[in-house]
Amino acid sequence: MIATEAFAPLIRKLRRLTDLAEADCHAIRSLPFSIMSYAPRGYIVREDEAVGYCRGLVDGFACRHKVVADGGRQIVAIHIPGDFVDLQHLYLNTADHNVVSLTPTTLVCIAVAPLRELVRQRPNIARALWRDTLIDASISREWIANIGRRSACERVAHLLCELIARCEAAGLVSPDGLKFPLTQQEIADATGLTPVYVNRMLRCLRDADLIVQRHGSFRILDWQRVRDFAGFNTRYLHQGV
Amino acid sequence: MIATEAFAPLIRKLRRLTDLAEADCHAIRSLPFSIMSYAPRGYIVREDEAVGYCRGLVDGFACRHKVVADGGRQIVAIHIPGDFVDLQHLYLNTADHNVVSLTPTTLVCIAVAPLRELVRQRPNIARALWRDTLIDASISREWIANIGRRSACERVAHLLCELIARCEAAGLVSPDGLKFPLTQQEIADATGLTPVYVNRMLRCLRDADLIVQRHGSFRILDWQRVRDFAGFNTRYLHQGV
DNA sequence: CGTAGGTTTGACTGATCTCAAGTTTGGTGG
DNA sequence: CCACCAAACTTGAGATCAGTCAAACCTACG
Repeated sequence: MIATEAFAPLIRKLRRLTDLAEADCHAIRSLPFSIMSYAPRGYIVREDEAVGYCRGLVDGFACRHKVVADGGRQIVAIHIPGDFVDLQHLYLNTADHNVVSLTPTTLVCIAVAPLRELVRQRPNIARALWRDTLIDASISREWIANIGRRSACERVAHLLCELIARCEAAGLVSPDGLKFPLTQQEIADATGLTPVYVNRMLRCLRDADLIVQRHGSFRILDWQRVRDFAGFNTRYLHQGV
Repeated sequence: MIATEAFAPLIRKLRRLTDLAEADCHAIRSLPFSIMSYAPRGYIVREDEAVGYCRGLVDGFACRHKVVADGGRQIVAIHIPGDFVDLQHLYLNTADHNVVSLTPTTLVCIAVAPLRELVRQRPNIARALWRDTLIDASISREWIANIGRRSACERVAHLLCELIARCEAAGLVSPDGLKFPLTQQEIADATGLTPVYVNRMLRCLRDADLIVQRHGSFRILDWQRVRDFAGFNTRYLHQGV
């Protein structure tokens, strides 16, 4: 895969976050990189591992998760093409959580050293990447509020709202809804619920005519109503510049 | 208040996170700043507000919180002296959550423009601050796992472990335990529980001889046992360099 | 056509919340 | 030093939300 292709989704996202000159984009494309592919449920990073790369998602979906003492799994973030899955390794050298592919994925892998050098040379890129990590953190905070303070049904609806809003911003939503292959188990792991209960909550959202599901794709029927129901507001995604 | 004093806690923390030359510290101390004081429960930042400063906590405790539709409040982070309470405003211009003092607090307030300039001039400072934001994000992820996947009692214990570990690293723990004036209401808001249930969980921790409470100070009797019980591991705090 | 993984449903259990009433604590003014 | 007050803490009883277990049912795919 050539650099233009490999970096395209990342650059597209960064340009949405800040002004990036063509020279900056060129500098990114000139980074040494490698391409990695994973089958679904492949471990991209394991907790406690020393990591000397940062990886960006070119294609497919991935998530970060933590495993607690009793074996329960909590997904702490979900990533779509254009997201970095572990930009934190730019300045943290051991992983504090796992990163796993949800679907077949392709990633660009950049070594930390040249990325640090790039960031030093080009303040605009530093700002773009830093901003990206800050938005990631903002999303984490919203997840804390979602899991801590909303009812099961609202939680599920909020997660779907967020994923659809992010996919839309990234230009990934087809007219017939979001093709997002999340199992109910994964929704449960992301919302702090059990799969059985997620199933009931999805039915409840369907019964209320808030969403439509068909073979792995969700569609929101009336944004305004779903947003109100879930208490969703795009503010925390900081999508504008 | 003079610069040396105002910046001391922040610099102490940053030096724990990375190597910082004396020249770097001096550059920080040369930043234009102002000092702000708040009574307990004073709003330092309000959600949706445009913010052109970053503030660091010199003295006292503060938290960040979000309010959900039904009026419920979720604390998404707790800050101790030496922490920045809103470093995200370096590159995000509107607040996505509130910041509130828990006790009487003193903050250093630095305008974004000179801070960006400093970060551009001094890569070591950029690294230190960036690392700080990354650790903040790591803590948020652990909170997601804590609230999403641990039982009420473990959650409370985990929160106490984290606060004690962080205060210890910052040199704030006196021999007779942590003087940390959190009300049960605040513990509830931070763990996604209700105050009544937090009360019962604290009793349960006391009955199990895991903690001792007296007038607003907590003490952990047997670290090993409490850590095991709460599933607490300092890894996510990235306290080493 | 068989299999595996994912989904759906029902009945039951248990953790956490709610409401409501005390009780303790710390601070303040007389 | 005491009386008082507000805020925080404590406890009990009952309600509810979400979890557990177990079985049946799809659906995609080899």
